[in-house]
Amino acid sequence: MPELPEVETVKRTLAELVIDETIESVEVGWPKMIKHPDDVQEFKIMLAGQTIRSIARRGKFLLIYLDDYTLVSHLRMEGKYGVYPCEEEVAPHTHVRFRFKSGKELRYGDVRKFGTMHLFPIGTELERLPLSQLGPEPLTSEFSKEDLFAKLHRTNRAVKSALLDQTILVGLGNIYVDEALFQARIHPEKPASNVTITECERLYIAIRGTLQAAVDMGGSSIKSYVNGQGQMGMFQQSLHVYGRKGEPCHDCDTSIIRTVVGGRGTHTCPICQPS
DNA sequence: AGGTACTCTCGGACGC
DNA sequence: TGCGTCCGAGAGTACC
Repeated sequence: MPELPEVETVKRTLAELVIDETIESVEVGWPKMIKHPDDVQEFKIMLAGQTIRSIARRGKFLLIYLDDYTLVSHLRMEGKYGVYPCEEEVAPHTHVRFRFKSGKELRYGDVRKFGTMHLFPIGTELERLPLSQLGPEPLTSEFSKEDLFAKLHRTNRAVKSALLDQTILVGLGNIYVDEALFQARIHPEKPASNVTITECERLYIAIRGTLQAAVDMGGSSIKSYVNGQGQMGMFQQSLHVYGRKGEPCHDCDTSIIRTVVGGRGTHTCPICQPS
């Protein structure tokens, strides 16, 4: 389940493999995942002859910068990239193949077919959906506890639901939101408007600390996540609540419980995070 | 008008 | 064996 740390890891590992590669042709096995342009033929024509210049990340989106276009890619649940020799056997669930002039190719695989790709003229991508409405990057100075508090204060939704809203801040998904709320000792169902300044300061530190620690460990390998070089992350060993239903809390030994908040599976310690 | 909730996408995993 | 249900990020839509 790629969240910010996993996408950041994919960005770093993939950059080493594809920068300066020139695309000869593109094969798309599942046209529905190409959301822009509307016509997949146009997508292929635009990409032919383009050289990959750099790779960036915005929230959970991977941005692949070419000469004239930016490819905006979201891996959703199980999307993964890999670079292979063109002649190597193609794994099942491979939906897009970017063939390079070098004889290698970048492959995108996605069992659930939930991932998306948008291709925009370079420089226009931040003004267009899906990037135009995104909130601040939590690991940069554009993210402040004052801004977080102000945004939480004006909504009555459960704080967990608010933190998953990518217009409030980017990068948190179901794993890291549960971890951050545990570290901040806040119950996920608490109305966001009731989060105090003190709690918000703890939350701000917890969000940044959790995400940075996960980035440093190459992300969490839950289900099938691997980075752009096929390696697994290590942060799943450091998780305190996510996926630990029935296991003892690392702080107080109480069993971690699983509930549903805003339709999402939610992991909490009933003692450390009282409602 | 703007905030919020619901719907849709998809296929593997799981339970009966 | 087979069928139904669940999961989940973000866009689109409906509703108050």
